[in-house]
Amino acid sequence: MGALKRTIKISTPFLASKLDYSQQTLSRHLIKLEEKGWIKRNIAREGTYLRISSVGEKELRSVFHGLGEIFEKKHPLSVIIEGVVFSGLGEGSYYVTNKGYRTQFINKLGFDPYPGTLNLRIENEFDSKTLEELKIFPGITIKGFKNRARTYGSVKCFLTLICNRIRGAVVLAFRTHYDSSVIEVISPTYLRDTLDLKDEDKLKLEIFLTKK
Amino acid sequence: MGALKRTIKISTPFLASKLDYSQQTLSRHLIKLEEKGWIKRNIAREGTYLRISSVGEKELRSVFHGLGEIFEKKHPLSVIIEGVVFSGLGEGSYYVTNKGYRTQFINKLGFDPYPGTLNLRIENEFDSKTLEELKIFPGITIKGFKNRARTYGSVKCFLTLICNRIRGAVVLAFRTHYDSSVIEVISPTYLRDTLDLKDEDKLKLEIFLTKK
DNA sequence: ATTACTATATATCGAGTAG
DNA sequence: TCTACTCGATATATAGTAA
Repeated sequence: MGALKRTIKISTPFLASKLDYSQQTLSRHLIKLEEKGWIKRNIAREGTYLRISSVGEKELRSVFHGLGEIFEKKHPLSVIIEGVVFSGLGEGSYYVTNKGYRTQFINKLGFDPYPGTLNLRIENEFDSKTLEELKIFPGITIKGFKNRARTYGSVKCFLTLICNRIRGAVVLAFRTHYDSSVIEVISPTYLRDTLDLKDEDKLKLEIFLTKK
Repeated sequence: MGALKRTIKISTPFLASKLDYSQQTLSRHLIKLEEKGWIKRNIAREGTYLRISSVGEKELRSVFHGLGEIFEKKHPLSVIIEGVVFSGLGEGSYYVTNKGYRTQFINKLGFDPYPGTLNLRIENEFDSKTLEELKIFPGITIKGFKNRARTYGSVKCFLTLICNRIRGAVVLAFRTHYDSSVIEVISPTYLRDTLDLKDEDKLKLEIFLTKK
């Protein structure tokens, strides 16, 4: 009603009728909005003057902005993938502890990974479809390199919340001899201990698509 | 979480933890959203699949659009002005019944006015300030004309809700010998009867700034 | 006329728990 | 595990009314 730009003169019965509330309820709401500092009121003899405060405007704009983000965003902030723990051949630790990769993990992921990876097998159609979609995103690139002995390929990582609790990352993928339905997880801690995991346990990953 | 664009796999404990609700409350909310048709769910053995429906998206977008309107709009949809009834010289009926004005009232305001105007005097500073701001807006122009006898000036109207109940319009202003703190109100009915008005009664006008 | 209190009705919450 | 029921606690609503 213009109260965002200027002070308006308004009564509780009138505003209540517009919003289909009782006068009492509306009065209570205005009191709470005033307590929160979202509106400013001046109750005078000739009527009540009201204006939405700058704090209130900020609050409204943040709702607006939040919704706008959702509509304009082409992809979600994170995806959920569930997998089943299995034992690999122990190659993971060979790669993770390699100095060429390790320094990049520390710099780009923000943690020094436990020397080993946790292997997850994707078992159902929905999750493997999600995994295929995940592979499209850029993620965090760990650059390849070579030393005298051999060449090490580039890998792509995504920061990940493991089992709703532990920070880590998924790595796609050191070993190409695994088919595309396998995820490798790294973390500062030894996940099999921290989360008390055994082979065939189900594990939930919340994989973040953006860098932050 | 992407449920606007694709089906996601999500559990009530997980979503509850994200939104800081209990699992039970979240479950109830999802049931209600489903009943409203705002989300579509598929509760399977391996998990719950959820997507926001097109109806739900429309609902979200309407909140977004509504807020956007408020921020982008340079002026409110309506202003409230209170005035005090007083008796004029009876000239109002002379103008309102004039064929040159009357046909335009019918065409542009959508009603055939009662042959007479109700005079309102603006008594306090806030309302006269609002009236001055009102005069800046284009409103609905009733074009002037001339016949053999004399010239009739253009006037500006705004559709108005009188006393929260009766549709009508304010007219600015037939007679320039009233100072700027007077409003004339027209309506299909005789307002002094319909609203049981006497001189010195206070009257509230909700004046719409846009044509619709 | 207002605004807003008190009292009571209604709605919503989460703990416990069944399926 | 999951979803969602019952139920007692808490929060929010309106009626009546004072200022």
